[in-house]
Amino acid sequence: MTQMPRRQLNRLMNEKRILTAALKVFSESGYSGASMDAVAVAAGLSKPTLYQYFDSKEQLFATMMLQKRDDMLLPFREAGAGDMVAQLHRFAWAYADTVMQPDLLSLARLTIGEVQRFPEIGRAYQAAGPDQVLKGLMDYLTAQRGAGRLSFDDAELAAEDLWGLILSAPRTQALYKPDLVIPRDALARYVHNGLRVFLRAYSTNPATDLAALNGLHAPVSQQVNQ
Amino acid sequence: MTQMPRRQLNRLMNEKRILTAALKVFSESGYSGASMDAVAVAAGLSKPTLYQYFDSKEQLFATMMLQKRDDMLLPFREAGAGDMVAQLHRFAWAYADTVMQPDLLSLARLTIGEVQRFPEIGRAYQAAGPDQVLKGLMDYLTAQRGAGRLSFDDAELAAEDLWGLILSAPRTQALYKPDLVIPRDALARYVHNGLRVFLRAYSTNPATDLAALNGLHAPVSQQVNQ
Amino acid sequence: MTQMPRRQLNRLMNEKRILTAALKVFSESGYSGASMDAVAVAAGLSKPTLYQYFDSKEQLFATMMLQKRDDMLLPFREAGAGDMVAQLHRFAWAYADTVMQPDLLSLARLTIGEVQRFPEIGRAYQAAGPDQVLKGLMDYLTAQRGAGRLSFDDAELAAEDLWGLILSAPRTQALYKPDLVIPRDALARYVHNGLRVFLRAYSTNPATDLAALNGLHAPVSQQVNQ
Amino acid sequence: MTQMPRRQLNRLMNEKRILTAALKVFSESGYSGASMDAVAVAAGLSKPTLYQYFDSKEQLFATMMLQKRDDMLLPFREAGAGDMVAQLHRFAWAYADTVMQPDLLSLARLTIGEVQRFPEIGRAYQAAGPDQVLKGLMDYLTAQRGAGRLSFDDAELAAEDLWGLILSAPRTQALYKPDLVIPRDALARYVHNGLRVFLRAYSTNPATDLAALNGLHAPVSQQVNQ
DNA sequence: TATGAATGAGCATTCATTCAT
DNA sequence: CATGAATGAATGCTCATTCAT
Repeated sequence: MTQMPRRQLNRLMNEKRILTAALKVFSESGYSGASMDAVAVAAGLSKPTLYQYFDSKEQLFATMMLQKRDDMLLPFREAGAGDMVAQLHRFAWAYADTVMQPDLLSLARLTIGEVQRFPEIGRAYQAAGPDQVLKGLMDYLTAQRGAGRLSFDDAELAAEDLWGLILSAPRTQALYKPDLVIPRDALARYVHNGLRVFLRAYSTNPATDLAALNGLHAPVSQQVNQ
Repeated sequence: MTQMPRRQLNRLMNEKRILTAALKVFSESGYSGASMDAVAVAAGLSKPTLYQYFDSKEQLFATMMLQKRDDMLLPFREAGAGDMVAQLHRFAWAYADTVMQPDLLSLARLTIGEVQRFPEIGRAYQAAGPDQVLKGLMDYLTAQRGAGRLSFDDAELAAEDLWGLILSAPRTQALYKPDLVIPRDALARYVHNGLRVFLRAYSTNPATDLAALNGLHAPVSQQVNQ
Repeated sequence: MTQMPRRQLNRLMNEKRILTAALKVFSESGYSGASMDAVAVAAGLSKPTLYQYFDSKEQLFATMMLQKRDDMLLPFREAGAGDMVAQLHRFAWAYADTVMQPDLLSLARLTIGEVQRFPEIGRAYQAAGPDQVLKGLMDYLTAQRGAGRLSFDDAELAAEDLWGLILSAPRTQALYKPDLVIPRDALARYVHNGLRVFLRAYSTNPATDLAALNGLHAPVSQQVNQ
Repeated sequence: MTQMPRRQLNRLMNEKRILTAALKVFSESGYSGASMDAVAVAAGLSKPTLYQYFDSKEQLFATMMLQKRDDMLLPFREAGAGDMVAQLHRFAWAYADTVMQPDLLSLARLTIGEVQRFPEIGRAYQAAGPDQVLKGLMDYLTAQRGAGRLSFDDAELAAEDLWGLILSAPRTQALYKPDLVIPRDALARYVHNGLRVFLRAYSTNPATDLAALNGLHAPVSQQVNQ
């Protein structure tokens, strides 16, 4: 690894501290309700220093939203081996673990709450998160259909169904109840049920696949945040 | 109808105008970003007048959120005749028409965006909207299971699946894209697909039910708002 | 007595109620701190009605100050019979009873507190109250000097000494402690001491006069206010 | 003297300027009538800067009242040599010079005018000013009585008499007439007369003491303020 | 005559942003 | 590079005053 000059390293660390502080403060108070003072305090810096890293409140907000989103979506790049049911199962959990991270939920609330004022951020969120995942999933499902294991007409609908079956309920709940911590087995209930319904509706071999599903268990939590 | 005294009528009209203006302004700017000046202007009144109707910004916000939510959920009280598939179809459309109203989407964005600062409002929203609907749906599905038309173990999961299959995708999209107007046939695609998957997974007589479903068409839009 | 038309009588009563309410409210909050709303409420009237009696806040204030002052100084027109010591004693108590009325103290606080903004009212207060009393007292003391019972060079100083000896201490205290109720025997201590010192310093026959003073007692309280 | 860092010095100067401006503005308009804008302008600062020094209007008011009172009472710490008459004479002038300072009169008017809303400030004023002086004077008079030079029963009354004889009249006048400047020889008239009456009433050797008094003259004004 | 309702102007307080050190 | 200090421009809320009924 190349050694980095002290200065630059310090700069990077400050920037990171600011972005983390910004997520916290903006999440708690919304864009307008948050004050640059509060961000500065949370980051342990003075306000003018803050302004040396980010030109304005708006810029800080936008940068933070994009950066944090990337940070949090980073670990979500699964592929993995095994048969289809195992792969779907692994995918479902990776998705659930990502989407239900408290910080990502905060980010989602912020994005939704400010989307009218910052439509760009909403679009960017969609493009980088859901749209990517959806596309990957569509490709995968299409491949499985090609292999004769699934049956559907509209790959997009199928992919959306999978995600809706698995996460729509717990995520909607979590969005509206910020303190709520959904325990892992409650999540397992949703994941398992979602896969079951999906397979029953789409599998060309439901009996076998459902049996396979029953042998699978929730992976150990792979929280990555922080 | 008894004639109402001019004064009182005027008061009521002003109140309504303020609440409508408040939804608009708060939706555009969030709680903190919205100014009472802006609300007053949007309502066509002066600020002191505004304060004669509502004691504070916070009170106006809370009142508006509850009131508007009730207004918008009001029309959503369907039951209806016909066989199960027709009833589910009618229910799905009633739900979709309600949930996809632009104003209710704005309200939802607001609620989600401010839920950290106003947890009470988030709870109230859940209790009055989704929770009610879910309960009604569970009862209905359970009755159908009793009649031998559906098969499932967990009524709650079944109800959540139905809603997730039908509306999760378009609503999530709409939340993140405020300008997006989802055309009626796009919505129909989701509704139809959702019902299809649901029936395939849960019906005791999928072939017949799916055939019945194909004969049904989207009702005329029953927008009620304003 | 001539009968007064109902209308006019009502007007008078309202005016009086307003003035009383005004004294109360202005005393509690000062000129600027008092709101016309508060006066209207305290008077049991609506604000527009208030404005039919007084053109502006300033006018109400000025009118109230002058009127109330006259009301409260009214009873203070003693002369009375008896020898000099008895007359001074009676005068001292009349003065004390007037000056220590809670309402007059409130009025005095108001006058002093607002005198920079309303110098006219300060002047009017002095002219109608202290100056009158001082002049009467000077005349009386001068007459007694003519009769050989007192001895002094400067009648004004003598009169001021009398008032200072009797009331300076309790009145100063009362001005600074609005809740303080000075009990009658505490007042008696000041009155008695003041007269004693005055006679010792000014009487041509101190021994006799001091003896006479000792035989006198505080009159029954003659509170008149309301 | 150690050099003080520029920053800290500036802070102190600003604070002082604000307090002086505050006395001026509050005196002119009372607590409620005074605006923070006016204070800021009078201090030559912007409003937000003002708020960096004082958290609120109320806090500024309280701080200013206490601080200014201390500033102005500071020089009033006389003891002095000479015989009793000379000491009393010196005391009387020290008192008069203190109490008749225009700024202290303004402060007194403010205190009296706002005492109903800020009773604490009235109490603090009494405790730090009059009460201290009274106590010192009582001790002194008691000592003189012990030395056989004065005769009285109640030291408190004697002390109050002295103050009442000397300053009650001019101070009362000054409170009600803010523009009035009492010339030094008018003050001398009161001081001299007050001492004369006091000695005639309380001295065990009035003839000698009054003769001594006649040999004394008003000291050069010792205005200290600012 | 009396009043509910309305408003222009003002006030305490805060905030994003910029200097001077 | 970092920071204490400074400010123009809001913002929530109130008040003296005026209409319309």
